[in-house]
Amino acid sequence: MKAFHSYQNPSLAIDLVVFGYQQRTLSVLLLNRNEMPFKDTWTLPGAFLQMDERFKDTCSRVLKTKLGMDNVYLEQLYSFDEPERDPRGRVIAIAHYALINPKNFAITAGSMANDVQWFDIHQMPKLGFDHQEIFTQALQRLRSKILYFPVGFELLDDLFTMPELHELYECILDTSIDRRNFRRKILDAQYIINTGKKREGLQNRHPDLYKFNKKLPKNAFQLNIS
Amino acid sequence: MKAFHSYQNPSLAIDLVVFGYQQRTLSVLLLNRNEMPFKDTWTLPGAFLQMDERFKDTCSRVLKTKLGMDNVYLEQLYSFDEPERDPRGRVIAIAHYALINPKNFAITAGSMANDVQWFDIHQMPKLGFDHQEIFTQALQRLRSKILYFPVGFELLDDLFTMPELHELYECILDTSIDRRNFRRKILDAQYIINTGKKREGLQNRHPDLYKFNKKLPKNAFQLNIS
DNA sequence: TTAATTTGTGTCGAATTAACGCAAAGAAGC
DNA sequence: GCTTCTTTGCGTTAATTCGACACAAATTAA
Repeated sequence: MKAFHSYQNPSLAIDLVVFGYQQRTLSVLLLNRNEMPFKDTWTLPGAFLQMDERFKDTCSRVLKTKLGMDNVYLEQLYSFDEPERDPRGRVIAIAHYALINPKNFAITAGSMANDVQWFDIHQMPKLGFDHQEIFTQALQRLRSKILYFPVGFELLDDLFTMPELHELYECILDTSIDRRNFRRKILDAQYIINTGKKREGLQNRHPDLYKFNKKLPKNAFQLNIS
Repeated sequence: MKAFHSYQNPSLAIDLVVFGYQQRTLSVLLLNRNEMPFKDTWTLPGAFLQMDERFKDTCSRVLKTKLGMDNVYLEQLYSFDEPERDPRGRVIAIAHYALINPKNFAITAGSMANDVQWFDIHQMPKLGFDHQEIFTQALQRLRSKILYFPVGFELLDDLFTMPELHELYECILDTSIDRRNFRRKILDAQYIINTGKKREGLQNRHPDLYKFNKKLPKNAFQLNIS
């Protein structure tokens, strides 16, 4: 077979859009490159695919070695093939996005080198390569997916309150959602389960603590949030 | 950069799920391989990505040279990375799906070699490689996409009747849809335009001929077909 | 105790949907 | 030409869902 020996294949890279959420802010993790090309420019984290790796292996390697994160929600996004997207040569990028929970967010936010940084998605710097486009697609995907699949929970702790979940959805969708209708729809969709516990805290009335419903029914999707 | 010189990259293949529609039947185009591996087994058409090609270039090349088709609707589907998916070595597949109109369908159906064949999606043979999985994902994508984007028209002639469109949707979604509610929703969504012409033919009442609305409004999506 | 804030639950009119009726247009048979 | 049958276009209505609120319970601070 020609493809295996007679010519060089394009390089295969994995690029990662890592989302985190805290304090009513949706953030992305960016790296400041310390080598050419795009030296001193912010980019998405990534790595070249090794011969024996699956995509998710490469993702985990990047998340673990560069960012110290474990057990992260991953989803393949899209593959980018523009021949000039990398000035070093032909590189195909298989983009993925990751949703990391507050535990990992806190670890990294505290211990990160100054060439790694969380950015509010509304205040991002110019990105190198075609990473602005990749990011935009990832955000779109997250926004549409959250409307028909309970994916937001990956950004919250195991236990969370209804107002916390409500704020997360408002933040991701960048819109205001009626608190009471949101509650009704999320409960109807059976995305979450009331644990009976309450969040004891600094606030006023103590809200119920919910957890994600891991065995959700085949019906009852499509939130249709107003 | 290590990735460019010091080791072999995985090969990159494009695999194509080619959908066609005629006579109330949704079909897929399959190739019977005449070499190892999977000799004499039906597979999806495909090719290796050349260094100077974009994904869609490779798709067009396959469609043109192997199947004699032009001007085909193409969409990237997903990338498949299972290391053992090809017994010859590491091959990453960037799967796409294609929707071809009846003109191309007729041409190919008439002039095809006996190693190329249309199969009703309900009566497909066992496929080689991981192509069964790729096909399944393509069908899922088509079924969900048709609910929020007017993509079915790629499978019909430029002019078509309401009953024809209705049958197409029933066939793709593999369900029965109320004729009158379907009409209302498709018209509300402004997917199509009544040309004023009628289909003169063998039937009873002559149905109106519609065409696809190429400048459809930003609002008015999401069909929500019952 | 009172006031202020937050959270849980319920209500109601408006909008949307699903199910179905019916008449107009054409073809076929007599 | 008339009737019958099939297909297509258009309309109606009851049931459901949705969006916009009201209100009470729980908690803290004054």
